[in-house]
Amino acid sequence: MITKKALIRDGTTVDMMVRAIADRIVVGDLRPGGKLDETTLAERFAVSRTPIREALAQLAAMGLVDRRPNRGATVAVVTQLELGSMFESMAELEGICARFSALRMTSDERAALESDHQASARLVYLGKEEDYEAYNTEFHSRLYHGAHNNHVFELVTLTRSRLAPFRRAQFRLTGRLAQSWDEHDAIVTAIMRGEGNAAGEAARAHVNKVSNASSVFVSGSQDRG
Amino acid sequence: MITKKALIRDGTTVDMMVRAIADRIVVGDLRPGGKLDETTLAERFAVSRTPIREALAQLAAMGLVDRRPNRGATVAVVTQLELGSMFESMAELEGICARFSALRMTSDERAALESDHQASARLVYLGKEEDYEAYNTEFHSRLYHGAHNNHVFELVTLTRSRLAPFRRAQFRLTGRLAQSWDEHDAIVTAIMRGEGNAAGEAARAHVNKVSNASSVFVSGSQDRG
DNA sequence: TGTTAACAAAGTGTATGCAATCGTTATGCC
DNA sequence: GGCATAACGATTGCATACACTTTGTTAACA
Repeated sequence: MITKKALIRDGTTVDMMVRAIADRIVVGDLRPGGKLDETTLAERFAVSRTPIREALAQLAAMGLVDRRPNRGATVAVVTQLELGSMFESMAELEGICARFSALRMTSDERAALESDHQASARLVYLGKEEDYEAYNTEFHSRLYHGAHNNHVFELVTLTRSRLAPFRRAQFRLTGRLAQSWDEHDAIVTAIMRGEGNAAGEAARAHVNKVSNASSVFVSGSQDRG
Repeated sequence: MITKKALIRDGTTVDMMVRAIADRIVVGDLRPGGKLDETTLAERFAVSRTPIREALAQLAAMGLVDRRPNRGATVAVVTQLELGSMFESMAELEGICARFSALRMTSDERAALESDHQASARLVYLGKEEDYEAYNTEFHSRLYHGAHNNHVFELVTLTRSRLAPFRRAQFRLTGRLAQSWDEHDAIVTAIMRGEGNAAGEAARAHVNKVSNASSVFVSGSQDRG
């Protein structure tokens, strides 16, 4: 039996279970609609049902699992419709962040945003998809912080985490890398000029394109459990 | 000792505890920063600690309480800054809902929105603050549904619940009732005309005014625990 | 033969007990 | 006298045991 602390050293058992189960869901090890039996999970991770239950509650709050009273937990089934609504929300939220960023970013934040953006052009030129994806994550993160609104930051982070399972391999599409950079460029330019509405509009358009690119990977709509 | 099922007949014990504790927080019975001792709460509601713990976890997810590992739960302390960010978020989210509503509401939804809005004019004329507040809640709820975007609905509902403790008595301010109706009227008009941007702008302005009206009631900024 | 009711099995919800962690206080040493 | 360390108390975290709800199957009656 592996000691619990050895798996991932940090935090409480519940947190470990949250990450462990979330990972298995995101990786695809646990399929949408699949039952999450508390006893089985408890045995699987060598803990009692109590932390499993709390973990499932947290995951339900995150939207990764569905829980119905006395009827157990299942891996959340995301219909095409819901996925669309999440991407749409994401576009709106990013638009807000970009608009606020244009109006509120400190000069340090602006400088960092632009220099990193310019540097990323090289990644596009070299076709380094992995590295660009890492940069892309940071670019968007900068927008979320730059908005200087803690609550919007929470909302956008929550939404992004829910969409995570559907964002894989979005840059594998031909030409998406260069397109993405151009869209980023429009956002950065507007922000540097302090043009809030233009920045917001550019960000919204950008995310909507990502939405279109990602929806290709959704295996097809499924009915709710 | 009151039997548990008698309090509110529905659902699981955890749900009851969530509502019970949330109520006490919203009402002000439990003050921001105050400790939420599991044992005490368990005795207070005549249940064991287990459902209390799950309830606190849910409330933490809602943002109503803060939880730190091994250090217990406290009623969330909301700084003036955070409160501002939440109101700002609310304005943006309502703006999104109004814009989408203008573009997507069914004819039934539009008809219901307008007829109820017109009917509410009488409440303003008679100065029925209580009734108008109830109508106001439904008006906004119509916007959230009318957006036809499930995820946005979740986000706006979450934000609204977090703001609930700070929205009390917002209509007690002189003239706020009539002002509110006029602002609603601008929103409704834009929605009926299908003018998305105008509706969004009107909704944002409306919520921002509510924000200004409510912030008067905040007792003053407090440091985090 | 079809429908319904009752029983059984499985799994969730709740209670209680024990272990571990954190904060506090007191004591000893510098 | 002050600071550091150790021990104690209180509270949270986890495990186990029990109760209730739900569901599927079987049997009996219409």
